[in-house]
Amino acid sequence: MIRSARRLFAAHGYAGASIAAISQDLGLTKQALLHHFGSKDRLYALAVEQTAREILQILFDAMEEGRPPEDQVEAFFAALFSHLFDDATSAQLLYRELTDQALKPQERAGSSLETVLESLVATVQATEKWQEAGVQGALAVVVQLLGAATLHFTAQGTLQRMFGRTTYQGACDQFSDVFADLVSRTLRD
Amino acid sequence: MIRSARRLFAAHGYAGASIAAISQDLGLTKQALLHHFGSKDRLYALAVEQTAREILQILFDAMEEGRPPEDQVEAFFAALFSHLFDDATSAQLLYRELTDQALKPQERAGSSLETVLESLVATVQATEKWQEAGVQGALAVVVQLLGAATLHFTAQGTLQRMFGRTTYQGACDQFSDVFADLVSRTLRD
DNA sequence: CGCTGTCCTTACCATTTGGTAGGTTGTGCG
DNA sequence: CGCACAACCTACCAAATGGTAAGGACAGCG
Repeated sequence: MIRSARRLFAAHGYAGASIAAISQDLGLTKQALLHHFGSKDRLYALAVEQTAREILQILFDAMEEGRPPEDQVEAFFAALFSHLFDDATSAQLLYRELTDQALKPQERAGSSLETVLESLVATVQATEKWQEAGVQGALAVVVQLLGAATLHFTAQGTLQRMFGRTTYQGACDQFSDVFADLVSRTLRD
Repeated sequence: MIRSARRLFAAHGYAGASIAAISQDLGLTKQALLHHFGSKDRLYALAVEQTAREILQILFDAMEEGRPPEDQVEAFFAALFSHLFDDATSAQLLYRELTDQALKPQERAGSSLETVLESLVATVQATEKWQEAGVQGALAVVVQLLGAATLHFTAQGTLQRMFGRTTYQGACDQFSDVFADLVSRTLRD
C-alpha cells in the first residue's frame, strides 16, 4: 500500500495525487485507505518518512567509524546513487517534500530527512578541505552534491521525452562516473 | 498577472495552485483570470514559457561567438545563478515543469525549455573534455550541473527552516563560489 | 454458538475544483 | 449620442476532493 502511495505521490506530488487515485491503483476503494491510515496527511507522512529512512540507512552504512570523512561522504553518494538508480521514485518523493513542504510541522520534527541532511553537513564539515568553511560552507557543498545527484532522476520523464529513451539510458551509464568524479573533486583538492 | 501566477505555480505546483487562489492573490475573481487566459492550462503554459524564455535569453547572452565553449557554459551558469538568486521562483517553476510534465504535449513542442537544454548539451559537447563523450555524456554533465545549481533555490523554504535563516544566508554566499568552482572543474581537466 | 475486532464496502457530506452563461460597467470612437 | 468592445462581476454547474457514518463479511476465540 505505502509502496503504491509512494509511487503516486512521487509522480504527481501531494496535491496532485488523490487518495481515490491511489486506492484505485491498488484495486480498493478510498475508504479502505482511510481506514488504514486515517487521513491523506498521515499516509503521505508515512510514505515520506519510510523513504527518508531508507536513505538514512544508506547513510549509516556509509559512516563506518575510523574512515576519513571524505571516504564516508563518497561512499554515501555512491550508495545513494545506485539506490536511486533502482528506485527513482525515492528521489522524486523526497525532492517534492523538500520543495512543497507538504508535511505538517509536527510530523516534520525530527524526521529522517532532517537527520540525513544534518549528518551529511556534519561529515562534510569534518573533511580537511571544508572544515574551515563552517556550517554554511558545508551546507552549500551538501546541497550542491545532492542537487547534482538527483535532478537526473526527478526529471526522468522529461529527459526521456526530449532526448529519446536510448540517449537517456546512455546518459545514465555515464552519469555514474561523472558524478563520482564530481564528488571526489568537490571533497578533496 | 502572470507574475502572480508564476509565484503561486512555483510555490505549490500546477495541481496545488488553483486559479481561485491566484485570482484572490490579485484581488480579482477567478472569472477575470479565465477571461484573460481562457483556461488554467493556458495560464500555466504562459507562465512556464515566459520563465523559460528568460533563461533562454541568459543563454543567448552567454553564447557570444568566438569564445571557447567552456567559457560560454561557464558564463551561462554564472549568469543563471545570479538570475536565480534574484528570482528563485524561476528555478522552482521550471523544476516543477521538469518533474510534473503538466504542460500539454502541443504546448511543449519547441518550447524555450527544450531549446535551453538542447543548446546547452550541444555546447558542452563542443568542449575539449567532453567532445568524445557523445550526446549522452554531454547530457549527463548538463543535468548534473543544472541540478547542482538549482536544488539550492528550489528547496529554499525547507533549508531555511531546518538550518535557520542566517545559516542559510551564509550558505548562499558561499554557494556561488563553490558552484563556479564546480562548473569549471567539470568542464576542464 | 456468540462475541469482538479487522478489513472493506456502499452511501453520504460539505467543500473545492475548473469552467460556462449572462449581465454590468466603463472606455474609446464614429 | 450610439455602438462596440474589453474588463470584470454574480450566478451557476458537474465533477472531484478529503472525510464521516454505518454496516456487511469474516476470522479468531471463549
